[in-house]
Amino acid sequence: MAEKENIQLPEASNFIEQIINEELAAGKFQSVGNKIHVRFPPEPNGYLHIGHVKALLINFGVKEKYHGEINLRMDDTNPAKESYEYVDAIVKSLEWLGLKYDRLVFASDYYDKLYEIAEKYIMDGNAYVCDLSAEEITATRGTLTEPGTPSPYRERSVEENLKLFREMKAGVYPDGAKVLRAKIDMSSPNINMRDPVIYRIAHVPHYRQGDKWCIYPMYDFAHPISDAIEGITHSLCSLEFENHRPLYDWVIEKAGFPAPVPRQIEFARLNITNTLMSKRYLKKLVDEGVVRGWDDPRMPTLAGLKNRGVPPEALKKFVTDVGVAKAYAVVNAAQLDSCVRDYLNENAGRAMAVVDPLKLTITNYQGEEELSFEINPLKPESGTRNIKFTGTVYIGRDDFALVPPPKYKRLTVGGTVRLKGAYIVRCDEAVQDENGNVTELKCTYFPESRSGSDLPCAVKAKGVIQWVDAKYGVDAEFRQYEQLLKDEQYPDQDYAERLNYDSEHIFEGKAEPCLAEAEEDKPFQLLRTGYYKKCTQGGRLILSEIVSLKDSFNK
RNA sequence: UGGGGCGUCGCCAAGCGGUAAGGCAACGGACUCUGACUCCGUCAUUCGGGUGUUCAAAUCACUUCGCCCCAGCCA
Repeated sequence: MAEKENIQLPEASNFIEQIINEELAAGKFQSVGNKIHVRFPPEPNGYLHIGHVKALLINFGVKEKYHGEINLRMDDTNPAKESYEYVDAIVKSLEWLGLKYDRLVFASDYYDKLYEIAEKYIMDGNAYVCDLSAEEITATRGTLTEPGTPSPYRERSVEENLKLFREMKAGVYPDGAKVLRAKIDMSSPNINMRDPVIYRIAHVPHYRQGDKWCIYPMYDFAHPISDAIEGITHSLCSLEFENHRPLYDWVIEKAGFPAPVPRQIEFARLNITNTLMSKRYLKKLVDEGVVRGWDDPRMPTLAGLKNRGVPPEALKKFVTDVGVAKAYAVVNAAQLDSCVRDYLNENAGRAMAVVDPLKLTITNYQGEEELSFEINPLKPESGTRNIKFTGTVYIGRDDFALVPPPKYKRLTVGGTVRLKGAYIVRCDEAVQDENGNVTELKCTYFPESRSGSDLPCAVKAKGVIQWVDAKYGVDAEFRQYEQLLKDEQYPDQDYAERLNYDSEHIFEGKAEPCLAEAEEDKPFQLLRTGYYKKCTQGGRLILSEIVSLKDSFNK
C-alpha cells in the first residue's frame, strides 16, 4: 500500500476550499497526483457580465491556490442560441480580466462520446426513448406534492430503444417527436429525478458542428459527463443547481467513470443593487435596440464596464471583497463604486474639466503663461503636465453661488477662491442676463498668490476650484454617447417595468457637454455615467475618474 | 402542501463549543491648492425566535418563524 503523501494544504479562505482541503487530506485525489482541476463553463449565448466574475474568480482562485488546472469550456449544447460572436466575446473578457486558463474546450467536441454513453445507458437499461409530447411529459411529471406517472414507453426493450435512438440520430423523426429519457424514479420528491430528458431532436445547425447532428444532449446529461471527461475534480456552480446534484451524480455513476469522480459544489451567485444580472434580459435590451450593443457603457457586461472605464483590477477587488457563501445576497453597488474609486485614486492621472461652464474673466490680467500640474499627485514619478492660462477661463457653474449656502467654500460675489494651480481670484461682479441668469463673472486676481510662489500673500481663499482656459480648453466629445444624445435614446422607467426590473443603475445619468483642458491637442472624453455621479461629492468632480474614463475610450 | 437550501450590524462577510474579525455605508474630528485622498475616533452584551445539553453555545440538539430554488424537449 502506498503511504499517504503529506500534502501542504493552503489555508482555506471559503467553504469550498475547506471542502477541498478535507478531501485532499482524506487522500481522495491521490490517484491523480492530488491535482485539482476546475472549469468555467459559460454557454456562448451572450456576453459575460459582472455576475460571472464571481464564478470566474472562485474557479481561478482554486486553480491558483492548489496549483491546479482550469478549463474554459463553452457549454454549447443548445445550437439555437449559440454563436462564435459570443465565444469570442467570452475569450476577450477573460483576457481583459487577465485570467489565463489552461485550455479552451467545447462541450460540442464531446458529442460523439456523449452519444456513445447515451447508447450505453440504453443498453444498461438506464434510458429509454419516449414518444410523449412535451406537454404530455409535463402533465405526467406530477407536481411538487404528487408523484409523476410513468411514461407508457418506459418499459420498451433495449433493442427497440436502441433502434429508435439511432433513428432519432439519423434524422428519421421531426423535432419534438421523441426524446431520450433517463430512467430513474417518477415518484422521486426531487422533480429533476423524474425521468429527465437527456436528448432532444432539433433540426438546427450547430455553429461548430454544422448539420452533423439533429439530436442534442441536455445540460443535465452533457455537463456532468463533460466534467468527467476532462477530469474535473470540482464542478463549482451556483445555488440553483443544488437540486440537480443528485442527477449530476447519477449521470456520472451510470456512465461508469472511475474515481475520483467530479463533485459539484454550489455557491450563491452575485447580485448587485439596481443591476440587471440576467443574460436573457440583457439580450433583450440589445435585440430591441434599447442599448447600442452588449458593450454599451450602461450595460453590466464586462465589455460594457470596460467601456464605462471600470478597471479590471477594481472588479476583481470587489468580487474578492464580497466573498463566497451560500446565503442569498444583494451587494450594494456602492461597494463596487468604492473599489473603482480606490483603484482610480491610486492609479489614474488627473486633469481638469468643467460641466456646465460659466465664463470667468480676470479684468486685471494680461498675456498668458504655462502652469504645471502633477499628473498623479499620489505618484510623483508620473510627472507633470502643462496647462496654458490666459486669464479668461471657464469654471463649473456649481462652483459659483449668488446666494451661497452655509459653509460654502467656493466663489461668491465679493468672495475669493483659488483657481487650482493658478491664482486666487476675487469676484467683483456677476453679470446677469435679463432673466437673472449669471452669464459671466468679472474677477480680480492677485499676482502674488501664484501657485507655488514664495511671495507673501495677504489674500486667502477657503476653496479651490477647477477651471478650463477659455482659449486653450477644448470641447470634450462624447464618443460613446453622442448618438444617444442626438436621439434622446434613453431607456425609460416604463421599459424597465415591462422587463420587471429596476433600471436605475444601468441607465442613470445622461452625458452632458463639458469643457476640458487640452492635452496634446487631443480632446478627452468625459462621461456622465454612474461613476461620474458617484464621484461627485458636494458638487465637486473628482478628476481622477474622468481621466480614467478618457483612457478607456482611447482604444 | 413534497424535496433541496439559507437566516451573524443598513449592505456583504469571518466565526466550526471558550465568551462577536474585516470591508462597504453612516456619523464625529484632524489634515488638505481635488469639500477627494489620508489620518484618528464611533458604529452587534449580541448572532431570525423559543427550549434544551454544557462550567461555557452564533457554534451541539429539539422546535418554531421567515426567505430562496425545483414541475424547460434552456443552461
